[in-house]
Amino acid sequence: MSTVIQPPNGTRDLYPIEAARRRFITEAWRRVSICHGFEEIDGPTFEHLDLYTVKSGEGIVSELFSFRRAGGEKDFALRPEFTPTMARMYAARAKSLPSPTKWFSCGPYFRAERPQRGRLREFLQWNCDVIGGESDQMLREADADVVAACVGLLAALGLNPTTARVKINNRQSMAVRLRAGGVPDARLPEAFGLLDQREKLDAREWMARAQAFGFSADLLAYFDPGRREVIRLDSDGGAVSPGEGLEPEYVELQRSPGSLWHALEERGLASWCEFDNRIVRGLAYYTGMVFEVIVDGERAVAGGGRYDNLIELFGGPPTPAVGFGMGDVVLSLVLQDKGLMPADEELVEFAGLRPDVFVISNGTPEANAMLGPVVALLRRGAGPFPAGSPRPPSEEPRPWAQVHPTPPGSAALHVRRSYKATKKIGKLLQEAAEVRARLAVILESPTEATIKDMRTGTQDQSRTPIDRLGDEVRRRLA
RNA sequence: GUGUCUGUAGCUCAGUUGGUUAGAGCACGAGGUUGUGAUCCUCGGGGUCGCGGGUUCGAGUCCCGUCAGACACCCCA
Repeated sequence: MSTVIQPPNGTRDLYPIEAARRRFITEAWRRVSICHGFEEIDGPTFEHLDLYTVKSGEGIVSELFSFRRAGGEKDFALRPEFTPTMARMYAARAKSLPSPTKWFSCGPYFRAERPQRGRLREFLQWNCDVIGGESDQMLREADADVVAACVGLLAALGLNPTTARVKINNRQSMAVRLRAGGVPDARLPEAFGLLDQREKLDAREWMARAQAFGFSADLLAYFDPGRREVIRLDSDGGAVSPGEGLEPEYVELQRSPGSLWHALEERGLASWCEFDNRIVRGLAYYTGMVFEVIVDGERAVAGGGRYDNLIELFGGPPTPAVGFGMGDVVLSLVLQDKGLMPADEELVEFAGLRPDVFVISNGTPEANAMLGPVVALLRRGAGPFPAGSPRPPSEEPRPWAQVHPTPPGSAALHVRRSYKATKKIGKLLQEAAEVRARLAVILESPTEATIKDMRTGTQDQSRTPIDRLGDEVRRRLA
């Protein structure tokens, strides 16, 4: 009796085309972050449970998958985020790392929450962080650099300043305002938590809570849920002089050299970005700039900010840092919403899944016998050595060294054959077309084959000797 | 942890006031044309109607429970 075991709630089975969609996203992440000067790192997918409770308290435990080995005494947890691991890794080598250090990672994360649209229990997340920096000027540059990487990804996938908005705020500026309104430093985190609730609660209820918290009349007026304060950075709205109304957020956003706004503008990001006083972010550890990428109809696509105390918290030297995370779940939904996810055929092309050659026998026993050997020959590679005489491994112990800058194994061809019982050439060519093979090779005899270019539909009039097949195939693919 | 909705073939779905052996399209597989990607034709594999109980002469259909999924709360690193 067999039992069907379903995948756990909130996980995904990825069949080939779905795996290709995922690669489309992860490769964009890698390409963009490398172009922006970040280096890829990764860490364990599970950590000591303490790593997470240190930062977030015991309350976090119910939100993550934790376990203890049978008979063991230590508690572990599947990583729900990368920041603690990253901070741990940075702290371990802080003294020998450059300042600033720019790291990125893309990997799976796990959270034990009820899944819903845009939120699963296992997902991928792209993290970019800039750790360190000596001057205020460098920190503003770092802030702008992470926003730039984030926007670079959005642009690379076809989003634009109309479909995706980067909403930026600053906790420091908010703190200035809160203090001026009588909120003591010790209660600032609580106040940020309250402000983060503003969009979720009914306006009246939120006002009641804000009053209960002790907000002054000024604060209540400024943070009134009905009052949006949004300033596009590419408009003149932000050009308020510091003397006027003394809005600390505006000071931060001045065009003056050294301001975040200036740094964003220098990077050509002004059209994507806007100041929005509603952006707070739920996390307690943000200390400066915070930002989110918003696409209408979905949850935040990405979010991050400056966290200058966190490296210290994980045992490193006091080090400023800024970063963001972007999950694959919401991003995928957004790409689908906007029609930006490539069609299946394009994905096959993109992911390199398109076969170079589809080998067909003409059905005679002699040709059938050649099918396996020819497939194997082409898979070993059609060059740079003469086809039909692949070099023995001993002659080239480092095969990748000769073909730089192409990656290892690139000389080999992607070759397929049919496993169907039919001998009909038409059916077999149909299969070749279905898998989007570039070329079809029809074996005619033990020594000859006909090449058909499936992309153009043209077929050779003359036959190609099998000992030249590799070269001929390679020539046509070039 | 709470609530709402949905479960019929691999997929998308029909299935009459409860009535004989539960259907279609697509997909998949085999075949038809003297060896060329389309269209077409024939055949085939497949379902304990999510699972369990109840009402009934009779349940895919009605009732209860349960499981799974989706969505929304809580939370959001």
